[in-house]
Amino acid sequence: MKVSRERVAENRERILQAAGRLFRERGFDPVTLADVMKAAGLTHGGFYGYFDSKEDLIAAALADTLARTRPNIESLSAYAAFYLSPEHRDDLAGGCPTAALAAETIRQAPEARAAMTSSIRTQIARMSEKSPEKTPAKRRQTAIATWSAMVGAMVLARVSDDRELSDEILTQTRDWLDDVAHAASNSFPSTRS
Amino acid sequence: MKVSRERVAENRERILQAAGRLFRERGFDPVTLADVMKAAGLTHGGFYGYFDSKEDLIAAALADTLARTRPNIESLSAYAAFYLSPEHRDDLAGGCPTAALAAETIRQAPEARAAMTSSIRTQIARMSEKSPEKTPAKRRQTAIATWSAMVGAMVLARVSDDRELSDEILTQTRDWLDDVAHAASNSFPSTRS
DNA sequence: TGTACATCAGTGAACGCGCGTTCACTGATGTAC
DNA sequence: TGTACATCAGTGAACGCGCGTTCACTGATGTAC
Repeated sequence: MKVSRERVAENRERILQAAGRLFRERGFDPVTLADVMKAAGLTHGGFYGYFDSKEDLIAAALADTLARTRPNIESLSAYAAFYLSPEHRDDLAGGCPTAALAAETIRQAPEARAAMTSSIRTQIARMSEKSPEKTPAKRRQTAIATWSAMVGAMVLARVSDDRELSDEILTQTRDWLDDVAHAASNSFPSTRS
Repeated sequence: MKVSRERVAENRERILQAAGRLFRERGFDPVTLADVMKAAGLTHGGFYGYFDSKEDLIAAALADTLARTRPNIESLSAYAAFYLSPEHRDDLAGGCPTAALAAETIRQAPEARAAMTSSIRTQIARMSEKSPEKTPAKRRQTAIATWSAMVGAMVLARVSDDRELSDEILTQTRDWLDDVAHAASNSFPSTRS
C-alpha cells in the first residue's frame, strides 16, 4: 500500500534512528536489516526503497547519529563528569556513537570512516573552545588529549566485567583530567613546547 | 592422516596466532573459521579437533594474544612514544589487541570479556610501577588515565581517514602526556585530592 | 628391533540456517480532468 | 468538488550465497607384543 509523502520522510527518520541505536548496542555486523526495519515498524522488504545496501545504511545512520549527538559543553570538566558517568557507560544504545562505534568503523567503507572523521574534527573544535589554556595550539592539544582519554576510558570501562574496576576507570580518569587542568593553571612555566 | 603430538601442539599455537592476527585486522565477525585454518596451514574441517566453537576460539585467541603482548615499559613517556607511533597505528594485525578489539569485546561472550578485563588490570599495574607520582593511589590514577588516553588516541587516529589529522592526534596526545607529567613534578602542591 | 594393528588428526564434501537482496503483488495516494 | 486511474510505498515469499558445524573417510602415528 502506498503511503503519504510525509509518512515516507518520517519512516526514513525512523529507520535511521532505529539503526543508530541498534548499531551502537550490538555493532554493525550482528544487526540484520530485518532487525532495523522491525524496530522502525516496517517489514524488511521495504528497505531498498530507502537505501541501496546495508553498507549504505551504515554510513547514513552513522552520519545521522553523529550529527544528532551535539553535546552541550559548559566546560571540559563538566563535560567529562557527564561523559564518564556510570549512566552513560550503561547506555550503549543511546550513548556516544564514537565510543560505541569508532573502533569498528576502522574496518567499514570509506563513507562511514569519513562521517566519523568529520565528527572527530567537529568534536575537537568544540572542545578547544572550552579549553582553559591560553594559546590556540595548547587549547587544541588539550582538546585532542582530553577527548582521547574520555573515549578510551569509556571503552575500557564498558569492556570490564568487574563493576568496581569499571567504576574506578571512570572516576579516576575524570579526577585526573580535573587535577591536570588545575595543575596547568598553577604550574611554573614549562620548559617544554 | 594422523599427526605427531608435537605437531598437534604446534598446530594449536599456529591457529591461535593466526586467529589473533586476523581478528585484530578485521574484527571477530568478518573472520571465518576457514580463513583462520587456512592461515594456520590447515583445512577448515579440522577446526573442531581444537576448539568447541568460534566463540571458544575468540576467547582463547584473545587470551593468548593479550598474554603474548607484554610491553617493555621503560618509562610511561617512552612507552607512550612507542605506542602512539605511526608504525603502531599502521600495524593493526600485529599491534595492541586492546586498541584493536576492546570495543568489540564489549559484545562478546563472558569468557572473552574476562580475558580483556584481566589484561586491563595487568596493564594498569604494569604502568603504575613506572609512574613518577609519589603515592600509590596517584601512580594508579596516572596509569589508568594514561592508558585510557593511549587507547583512545589510537582508536581515533586509526579511524581518521585524513593522514594529517591522524598524525596530529598521535603527536599531540603524546606531547600532552609528556607535558602533564612534567608539570606535575613542577607544580605548587595542588589544593585538590 | 621389528611387525601388526588400533588410534585419531586432518581432509573435504555436505548440511542447514540466516541473512542480504529481489520481486510480483497490493492497495492507498495523489493527480488529471 | 467529484471521479477514474496511474503511481508507487510497503508486503511477504523466495532466492542464493556464505558460514558454522558435522561426518565418513584416510593414512600416519604410536603402542602392544
